Amino acid sequence: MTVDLELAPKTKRPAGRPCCEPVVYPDVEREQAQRMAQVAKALGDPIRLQLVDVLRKHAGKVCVCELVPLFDLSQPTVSHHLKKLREAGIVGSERQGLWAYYYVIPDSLEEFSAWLT
Amino acid sequence: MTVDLELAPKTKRPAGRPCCEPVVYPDVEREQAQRMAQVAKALGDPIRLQLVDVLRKHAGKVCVCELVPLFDLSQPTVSHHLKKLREAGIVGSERQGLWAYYYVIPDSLEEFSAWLT
DNA sequence: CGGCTGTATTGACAAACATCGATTCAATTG
DNA sequence: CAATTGAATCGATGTTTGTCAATACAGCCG
Repeated sequence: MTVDLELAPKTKRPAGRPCCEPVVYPDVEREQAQRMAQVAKALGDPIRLQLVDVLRKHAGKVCVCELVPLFDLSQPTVSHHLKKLREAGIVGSERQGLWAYYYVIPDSLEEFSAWLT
Repeated sequence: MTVDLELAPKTKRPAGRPCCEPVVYPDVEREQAQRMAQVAKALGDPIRLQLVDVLRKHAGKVCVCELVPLFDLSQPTVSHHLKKLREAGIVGSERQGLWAYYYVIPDSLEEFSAWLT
């Protein structure tokens, strides 16, 4: 449960009278919204959503070389999307020699998922 | 459950040998990803996420005149965000005289929410 | 009708984004 | 060491986005 915002009554008011006094929006809610919006934004591209989908279907880590041929995109572009997901805290990566392996960070989606439900 | 993508084994391969053969990505999954990414994109802005949050906390419809003062934004900008949410199918609107009332469309978030869980 | 009022649209603009080709970088192999 | 290879970064380009001021639009009231 978050802070409950009491809004003015939704009854019809006569025109000429101001609609409602300004309401201060709590900052707590705003910070949470920024965190969740960052996650949502990262998922707001079909490619990235599919990347997360594939990574989630595999319990372990997945090599970038397996991800690239799944899409009709250049390798740098896929790398770019993975970076975006990393910056949003949704995935992590690990290098092993020449290969890079990506995985979903377990609880990264939890706050957003809980809010959405 | 969606189509299961069998990826190549994640074992180390000797360099000089190709990493993995190209895999065709099923179109069904792609269309679902596009739908869900559209929803995620619409929620990928703190203002819009807060708008949806406020609308969801109110079972009924909420007047735009009550939404505008919640944010430090001009009225046209709030109107723009509401339009984006409408285009994503997340909210609906209804006019009553001078006032416009917005509400969350009940099942619009369900597919995305289910995938995320 | 004429003026006011809540909302939506338009136009403009800077910032962010998706994409690619070319390049760089690091590690492995011969 | 030299060549190769998988991944990341860079530079460029065209598109989308968030925002506001100004304007348009539609309904209400005197």
